[in-house]
Amino acid sequence: MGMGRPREFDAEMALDQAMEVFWRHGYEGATIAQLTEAMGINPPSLYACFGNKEGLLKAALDRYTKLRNIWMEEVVAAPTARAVAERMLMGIAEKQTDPANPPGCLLVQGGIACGSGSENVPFELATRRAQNEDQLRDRFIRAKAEGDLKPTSDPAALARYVSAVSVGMGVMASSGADREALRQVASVAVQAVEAQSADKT
Amino acid sequence: MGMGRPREFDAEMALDQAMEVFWRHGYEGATIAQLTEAMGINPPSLYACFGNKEGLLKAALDRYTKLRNIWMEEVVAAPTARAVAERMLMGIAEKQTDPANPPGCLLVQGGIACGSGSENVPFELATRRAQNEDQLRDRFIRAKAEGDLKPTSDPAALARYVSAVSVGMGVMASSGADREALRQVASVAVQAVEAQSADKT
DNA sequence: CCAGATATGTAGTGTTCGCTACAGATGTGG
DNA sequence: CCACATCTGTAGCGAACACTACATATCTGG
Repeated sequence: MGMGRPREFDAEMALDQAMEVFWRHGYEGATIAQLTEAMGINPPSLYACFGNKEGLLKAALDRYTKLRNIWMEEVVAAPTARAVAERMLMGIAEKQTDPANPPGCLLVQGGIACGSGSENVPFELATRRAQNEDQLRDRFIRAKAEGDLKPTSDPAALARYVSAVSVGMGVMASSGADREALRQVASVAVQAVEAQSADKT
Repeated sequence: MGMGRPREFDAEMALDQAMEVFWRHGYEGATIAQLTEAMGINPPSLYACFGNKEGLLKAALDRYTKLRNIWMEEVVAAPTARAVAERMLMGIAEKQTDPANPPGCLLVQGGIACGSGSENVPFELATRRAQNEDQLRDRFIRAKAEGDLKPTSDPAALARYVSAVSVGMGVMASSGADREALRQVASVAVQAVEAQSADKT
């Protein structure tokens, strides 16, 4: 009937450490030994709390997307489609080269391709990237309805485009591109959205 | 003094099979058992011919980039910067959804993040992606000199941009995006290059 | 036909992987 | 203070990993 011995570590802090290991080494490249060491716990504590390695990844992804969604709210709150794209892509240039985190994006670094027992890891990442794309698409649909985007524009295609550029920037960041290089990419990319914006008269 | 027993398999055909396994599962996700089975040989033959797993990957990358460079020659032969971007991105939409190959790009799927013994695998991939970017940059420098791109344009930034979009499209393809979706992304992306092109008079 | 050289198939090697049994520690409810 | 529930650390489990020793087979040069 008792509630048992309480856990001695903070689950969210431990998750943050695990997140960084997955971010840096990918799902398959991260070992339980590395994860437990970074989290400051032993394997049984990890398994009692998160089930298994994949459960830990999902928990880390949940935390990552939760933080990211807060930021996405600010992004789609920008007044125009062009401003949305600019705020998003410039923000990504910042975040993906923030020395406080591993470079790139966990939703890409986590594992684009995996071995035979982990086929659903890439799927998990893709699902969460798609959520981001959906948010953008909804915002661009609104922009079109408001006359901010041209009547001939395709909001879904624009959203896919911005999402693709984001991913590409993430890969660039993970392979050493600096902030200025990412900013340049973002700057060029915004022009395509601008080309789909209605003329200011 | 004799030349010994000749090898009974075709190295290039075997490489093509290995390339596909790396492409689909990534470097760390691909096992020697999978590779040898796909190549139709046994481990000792693999190690005699390619040294080790990483040597096999490099050989596969060499073959991949060799084929890809032939195509890139055609891309940069397009008459204008806009045509270069369009030919490249539309071609990528085709190639990365070609059912004859795994989806996406080997230079991304191969391994963006790796474990502790394989840190230089992501570096190898990044190096080869950079070569592609260099080809584009040189072409855009020429386009600017020819007056095809605006005097204010930044050829290096444009090349980085097209390269980033290509990578993003690859990740999209690997997570199930169909050819039409990629074409839409390419179509939007080209508009940014168009915005940097000199006006036709 | 023989000697040296290289490739092949079988059958492993040692290591590391994700994961867990178990015993002791630390909490709660009665 | 006791029964019970949960967490923690040690130590190690079976499986899969990259890789290889070794005997055999197949070639060339003489």
